[in-house]
Formats: sequence, structure tokens, C-alpha cells
Amino acid sequence: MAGTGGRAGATRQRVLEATLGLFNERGFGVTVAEIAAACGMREGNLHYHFRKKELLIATLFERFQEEELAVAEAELGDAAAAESYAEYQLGWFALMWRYRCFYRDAFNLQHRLPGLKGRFMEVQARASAAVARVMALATEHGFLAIPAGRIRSFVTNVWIVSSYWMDYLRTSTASAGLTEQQMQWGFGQVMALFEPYLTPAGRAAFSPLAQRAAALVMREDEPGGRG
Amino acid sequence: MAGTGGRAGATRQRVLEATLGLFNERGFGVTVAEIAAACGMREGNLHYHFRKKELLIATLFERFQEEELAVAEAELGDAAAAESYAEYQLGWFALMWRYRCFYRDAFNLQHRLPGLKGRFMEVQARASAAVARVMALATEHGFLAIPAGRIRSFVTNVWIVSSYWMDYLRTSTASAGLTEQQMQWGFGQVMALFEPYLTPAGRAAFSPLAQRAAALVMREDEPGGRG
DNA sequence: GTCTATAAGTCGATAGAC
DNA sequence: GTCTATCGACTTATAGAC
Repeated sequence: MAGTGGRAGATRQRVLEATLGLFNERGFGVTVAEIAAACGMREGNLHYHFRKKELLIATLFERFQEEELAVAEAELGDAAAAESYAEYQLGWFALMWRYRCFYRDAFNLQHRLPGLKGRFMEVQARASAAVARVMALATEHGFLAIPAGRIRSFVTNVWIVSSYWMDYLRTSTASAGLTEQQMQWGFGQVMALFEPYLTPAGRAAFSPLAQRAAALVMREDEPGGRG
Repeated sequence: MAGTGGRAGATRQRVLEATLGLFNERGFGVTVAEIAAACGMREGNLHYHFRKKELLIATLFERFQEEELAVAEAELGDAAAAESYAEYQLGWFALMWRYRCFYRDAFNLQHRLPGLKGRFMEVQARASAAVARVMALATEHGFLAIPAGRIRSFVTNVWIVSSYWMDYLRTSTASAGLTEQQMQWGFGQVMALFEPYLTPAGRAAFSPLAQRAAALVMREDEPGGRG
């Protein structure tokens, strides 16, 4: 760790984190000057670490995809416990929050780096299949009752609502940042999709989990922070 | 009509349509040079008709909002007939297709013209309330059976899936343009949200309508066309 | 109304000193 | 590794001839 990538790796890491923060706040349109300023360095120096702005985006994107796969394909602790499913969903929300720029500004991203689409599709297919498997497990253990033929479209709708509720909220409300209350709201919207398919056992187990889960997601964002 | 706004109005109209086509295809990032070329005129001339690119976006946006209200608050022909609800939904899909740039690239839009947000929120609130009223009608007439306390979150999820399925499809599939088959797919995803809440009567009435409706939306796009 | 020509600004990227 | 200085490409916007 020290030899080739010691201090250099640390700076690189710092730049990536600061850039992700700016992308999340203002989209991929932020200028390299702004990124450099946020890193406390000059443009020239930033170009020393990342020769092109697109390299910055592509690096963050690859991390995002790796973490998405990890979240999607995470093993459930105990498939018979309702908490396991809430934690699984919680993992998704944390990921979506951390890399919200990729969810919100996907059009811009694809326009800038069309070459990333293949990787994006590959990961989405794998992740989506993993989610479907978790749904099947929940069905097996009596939490969900969803006709087999509808799992596919159901998973897709869960994916769409999960991916875009933040953008919906941003465009339809006045507030700027995301509050814990809004995070709970988003969790509630996703849970509402499950509602009609929950068994009585499932309903009893999942309903109280939403609030706790949303609170956890927000807490993860506190430490670092800008401003 | 001839005096002050005759030919000038026609040119204005032509410019707006061409611009909308470009925005739909490639987003608000298209340059004024490209817009001018698509209109068969030079940049200077385009600036004569619309002094700023933002004026072009704002004008299209206001039209979009007006049409959205008209679609949302359209009267149902016969609230007792299932076809009326399919036509209502069809109106929404046609609108979303015609103005898809505003759905897909909302983040970019808001970044460029932050002043539009107020109007956007106002229209969305009115439109959303109108949709909720239609849902209530469908419930009254025995097509839908949805608990009163869940209508709100349900309408929101219908709104989210309706608004973003095109973007989801664009990012998760290889194809470039939207085919009639994809339009049907989107219609199906929205219908899937209704599925668990349909009464037997509702299910019998709505299921066959999706295909016909999607086909109609696509047909509207054929005449004009680029390429 | 339409054109040419050009001003003015922004942004990404590079060269080279320290 | 970090800085200053500057280039070159691109985009918006304007002036003025026709």
C-alpha cells in the first residue's frame, strides 16, 4: 500500500470523494475548476491526477457499479427473518444516496460517456436478477404473496420507483437538500409497492422497519460532510 | 392573425417544433447552431426570433405545462365505461412522449432555468390532484378497489413510473429510438401497478386495452418525423 | 426576415517553472 | 506534486449589410 500508491493514492481518493460530492449536488456539469477548488488545489494539479474530466466520471462510475453488485448480491443473514429484508433494502438506499448523481443525471452521463452503457446494462441485469431472487426468498418464507408471472414487472417497478423517487421529490418540492424525513418518505413509497402483495405475517414484520431504516441511511452521510 | 403575427408566427411555430424534436432526441445541450440548422436558417436569424436559447426552452416548457393541465383535467367521456379510463391514460402517454425531454432531462432543465420550478410544482400539484379524482371515480364505478388511505402514495407511484419508465428503458436497453413495442411495455408497467387493485370487472375491462392504447400513441408521432 | 462576420465568454487541457 | 500562464475549441450573443 505504501510503495506505489501511498500519498498519491490518498490524494486520488480525496479528489474522488470531493468530486462525488459535487456531482451529487450539482450534476456532472460542474467544471474542473470547481472540482479543483473543492479539493483545495489548482486545475493544473487536478489534471496531473486525472488527465481528463471524463476519467474522473468513469472512475466513480466503475466504483458505483462494483458497489451496486455487492449490494444486490449480498447474502441475506437469515432468510426467515423479516429484518434481513429490511437490511437488504437499506443497503440499496444507502447506495442510491451515495451515488445519487448517477441515478438523477443518467441522461447527461450517457451523453458524455456513451461507452459506459454496456457495463451499465450488464450490471443492471445481474443486479435485477439478484433482487428477483430475494423476492422469491421472501415469497418462500411467507412474507410475500406475488403471482410468479408478475414478479418480473413488479421488480422492474420497484427498481424504477427506487431509482427515481429522489428526482421526483427534487422536482416537486421546494426544499434543496434531502432530509431524513424525505428519506423515510422514499422508503415508504417503495414499501407501498409491496403493500398489496404482503402476507399478514409480512405486513406485521415490515411496517415498523421503514422508519428505522431510513434513519440509518441518513446517519451514514453525517461524518464527512461539506460546509 | 395576418398583421402582427402572420408569417412571423408561422416561423416561430416551425422553430419551436424543430427545437422540441432536437431536445427530445439529444437533450437541452444541443447548440443554437444545430437548432438553426434544423430550422434551415442561420444562427443570427434564430436569435432574431428567440433572443436567448433559454427563451426557447421556457416557451416550450410553458406549452408543456399548459398541455399537461389540459390532459390531467380532461373530463372523462363516460365514467362508467372502462374505455374512458384507457383514453385518459392514453392522453398522458401521448403528452409524455411529445415532451419527453422534460421528463428525461429534468435535472438539466432545472439547473438551466431555476425560475421555472415554481410553475412546475404548481402544475404538478394540480395535475396530481386531478389524477387522484379520476382514481376515485374508477373506484366509485367498481373498477378499482383501493383503500382510501393509500390512494395518495399509489398516485405518486403511478406518477413516478409513468414519468420515468422511458428513461429506465433508455438506460437499460441497447436500442436508441422508442418502438411501439417499447411503448406497450411502458403501458404494461403502469398497468402492473394497478393490477393488485383491480376488481374482477376492472381487470376484464382494462387488460385488453393496453396494446391498443400504446399503438395509438405511436401513430401520432408518424406524420412529422425527421429522417 | 435573413444573412455574414465577429465579439465575448466559458471550459477543458497543456506546457513548463518550482 | 503543485503551481502559473496560456492555448484552442466551442457556444452564446450582437452588429449591421442586404
